[in-house]
Amino acid sequence: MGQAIEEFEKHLQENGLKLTGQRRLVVQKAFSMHRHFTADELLDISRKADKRVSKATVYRTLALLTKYKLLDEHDFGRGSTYYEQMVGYAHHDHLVCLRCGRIIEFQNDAIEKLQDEVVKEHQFLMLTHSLKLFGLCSLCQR
Amino acid sequence: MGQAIEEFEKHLQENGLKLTGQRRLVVQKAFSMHRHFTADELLDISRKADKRVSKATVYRTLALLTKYKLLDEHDFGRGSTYYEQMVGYAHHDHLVCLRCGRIIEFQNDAIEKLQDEVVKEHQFLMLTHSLKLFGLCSLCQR
DNA sequence: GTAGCTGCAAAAGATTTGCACTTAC
DNA sequence: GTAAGTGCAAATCTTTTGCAGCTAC
Repeated sequence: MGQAIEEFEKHLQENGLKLTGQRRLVVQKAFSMHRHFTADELLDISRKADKRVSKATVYRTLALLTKYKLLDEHDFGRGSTYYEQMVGYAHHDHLVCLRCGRIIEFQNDAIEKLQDEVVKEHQFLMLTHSLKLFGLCSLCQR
Repeated sequence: MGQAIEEFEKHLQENGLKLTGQRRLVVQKAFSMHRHFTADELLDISRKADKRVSKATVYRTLALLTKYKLLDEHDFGRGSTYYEQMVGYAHHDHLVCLRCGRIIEFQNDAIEKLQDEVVKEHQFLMLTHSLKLFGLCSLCQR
């Protein structure tokens, strides 16, 4: 987590931006989450530590973290955007249970390779990608 | 397109629902679109043919069409949901150009097979899936 | 005849923004 | 000192909903 703040600070400096108390707090909280959180959840947790954090700052900080690729954004079809820390984590994709909401992560290099081929065939330059498999987890199938 | 309306009607009947003039019009317009449209675009086009179509009906009809799997929903990261007709079209995935918005479709059976394996490993029952590769199309790379 | 539909306008949610004040560098 | 950041409340935008009147079956 210390690493995440350091990286964040490095990006801020490179861009002539400032590390304020609010940003430090929001980033700390974001990187202490157990994966997959919404802006609103991050706001709640941040405000528990310090009431002087506004919704606007949380959204603005999330936008920076995403831009710097320290966080990944996901749409799991639930209305709000979910965030997930990427510092020290390798890229992975998700299985999403439509009943209980459970999210299972997986990595599959063969799929990634095939994606690279698809992209090459279309002379496309891939910057990000998203693969989600929606359905029912083992428990929710009864 | 006639086929789509027939299928829609079949689903409506099975569920004790009615085929109203508005629904018929909205469905006709939806299936005459050249892929990938938003609710708002469909509303505009429908209203050009008949002013007596409301936004609410468009949204409600899109929800039915999606439920019956006659349309697919996509989030291309642009704020609104995009829809695409599935009647007579095989499943496919998308390359999305972040600069010009171009959307390129592709099919890759090897990837689909690998997805099935992932799902099986996790004893997951897959109902839908979504694979999107975001980046720059050949033209937008300069 | 009646359950289901419709338009309308209001509500709901998530996210963004304008602005006057504050602060990191 | 000053450019950047902040909180707040209002604004935006998409999508949903309550309701009184309408209509397909």
